[in-house]
Amino acid sequence: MDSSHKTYIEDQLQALLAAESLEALVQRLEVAARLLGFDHFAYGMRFVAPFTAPRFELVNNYPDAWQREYSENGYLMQDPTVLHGMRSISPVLWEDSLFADSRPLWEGARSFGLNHGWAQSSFSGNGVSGMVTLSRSAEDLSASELRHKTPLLVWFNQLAHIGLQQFLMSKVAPESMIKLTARELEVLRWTADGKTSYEISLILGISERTVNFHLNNVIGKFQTTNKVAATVKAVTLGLI
Amino acid sequence: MDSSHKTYIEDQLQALLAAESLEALVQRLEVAARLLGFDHFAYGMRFVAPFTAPRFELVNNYPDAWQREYSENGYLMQDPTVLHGMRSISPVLWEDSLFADSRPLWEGARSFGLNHGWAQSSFSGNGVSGMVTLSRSAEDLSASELRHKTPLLVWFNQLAHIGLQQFLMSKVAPESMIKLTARELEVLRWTADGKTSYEISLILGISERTVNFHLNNVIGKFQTTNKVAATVKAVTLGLI
DNA sequence: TGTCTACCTGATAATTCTGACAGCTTTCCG
DNA sequence: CGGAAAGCTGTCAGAATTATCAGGTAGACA
Repeated sequence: MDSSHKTYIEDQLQALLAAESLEALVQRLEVAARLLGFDHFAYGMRFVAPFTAPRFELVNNYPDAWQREYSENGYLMQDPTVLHGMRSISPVLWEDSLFADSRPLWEGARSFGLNHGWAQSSFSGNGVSGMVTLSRSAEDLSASELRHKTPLLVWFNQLAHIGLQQFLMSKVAPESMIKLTARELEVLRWTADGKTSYEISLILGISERTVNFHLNNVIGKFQTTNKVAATVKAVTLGLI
Repeated sequence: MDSSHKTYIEDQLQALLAAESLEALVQRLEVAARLLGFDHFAYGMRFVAPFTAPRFELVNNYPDAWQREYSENGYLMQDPTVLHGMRSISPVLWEDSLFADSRPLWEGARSFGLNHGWAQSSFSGNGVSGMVTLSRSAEDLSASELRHKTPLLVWFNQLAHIGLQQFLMSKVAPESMIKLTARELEVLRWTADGKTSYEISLILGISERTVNFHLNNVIGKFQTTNKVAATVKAVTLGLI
C-alpha cells in the first residue's frame, strides 16, 4: 500500500460522516471497508437495557442466508467475538482457537466465505456500545498487514461508531431523548450513591416530600416502576 | 512524514503495551507522543462513582507549576476539553472558540507553553473513561497534519487507555475486583429492570426471602447501604 | 398579564425493603 | 471425608418506598 493510496483512504474515511441517511452511511462504510481490503462490513449496536433482554441493532452485508442462520441459531449470544467485544475494546482476530467452543458458528461462517476477520468494539458513555467487523474470504490477515493497517482499522471502527450512533441511537435507546432537570439530576446522584430520600432532604435542605416528588417525576419520565430502575436508567444513559 | 518513519512509529506504539509498570508505560507514552510531534502527554482516568464526587487519576508531564495551578483552581471540572470528552468520543482540538467561556484556564495553559493540543476520550464498558491529551508549544496543528496523523492519534489514544487501565483501574475503582455469583447477577438484572423482590421470586421460582438474601449479599460485597446503590454499582462496573 | 416550567410542600395508606434472628441442601475440591 | 461456596428458607419489627389526594411560589417569556 503506497503512501498516496493511504492518503486517499484517509480522505474517504474522513468523508464518511457527511452521510445524510443510514443507508447512505452504510453504503459509504462498505466502500471504505473494501478500500481497506475487506469484502464484508458488519456493525452491531447494543444498548445495555433492559438488562434481562438487551436491545440490539445489526447492519451488515453478509449473504441473506447467513444472516438468517445466524439469527435463527441465536449465534449472537455465543459468538466469541461478540463476547470479547462486550468486555474489552481491544481488537480481536478471527482465529481457530477463538472459536474452539463454537464450532457450528465458525463452520457456518466459513461455508459462506467468511474466513478471515477483524473486529473491535467501542463504548460511548451513554450505555451504547458497538462492534465493527471487517471480513473477507481470501487471504489471511498477515502480521505485516495488521501492523500497517491497525491504525486505519481502529479509526474506521471509531468513525463507524460515531456515524451509526446518530441513526441507530433512537431505535435502540429511545429514552436517550428524555431531559431531566437540574434538581432531578442532583437527587438522582445522591440516590445512586445510596442515600435515602430523608437523607437527601437534609443534604439539599428541602423536605423529604420534595425529594420524593422529584424522584416520582423521573420515574414518570422514564416510565419505570420504581426508583431503582429510574436511577439505573439515568446511570446507563450517562445523565448523572 | 515519510513511509518508513510512520512504520517506525507504528512499531513503537505497538510495543507500548509491553510495559511492566505504570512508570515505564508513562515513559513510553511520552516517547511515543514525542515521535508523533508533541511535547506533552496527559492522561486522565475517571470512574463515574461516587456520582456526587467522581474519582479521577491524572498522569502528565506538564510543568509542576501548571499542574498545581490547574488543580488549585479546580480547572478540571470547567475544562472544555474534559467536558467534551465526558459526552463524546470524537477528538477535539484546542481552539480559541472552545475556551471562550474559560479564559483564565486558556491563558494559564498558554503561559506555560501549552498552545496547541489534541484530545480524545474513550470509554470502557466498566464505568471507566479516559482522556488523552497531546500538546505542544510551537506550530499549529494544520489540516494536512491532522489528516495524516489522525489514525495514529486515535490509535495512540486507544493504546494509552488500554495500557493505563490495567495500572490505574485498581486505584480508581477498587470495587472492580469484586466477584458476584451467577444467582446474584440474575437477581440484580431483574432488580435493575425495576422488579420488586416478590416479582423476582415468582420469575425465578424461589422465595422472596431468598431474593432478598442474594440482594443482601451483594449489598455486603459492595459495602453499600441499600439495593439502589448496589444495583447501580453492578451496572457501572459492567457486571450485568 | 397570562402561561409555562421548575421547584416546593403536606397527610395518609399500602407496599416494599432492610436487618437480625436461625438453619437446611447440594456441589465441588483437596 | 471435611470444609468451603453457592444456594435456599422462615419470621418479625422497624424503616423506607410508592401512590393518592391537594395545594403554593418564583422566574422566564411572549
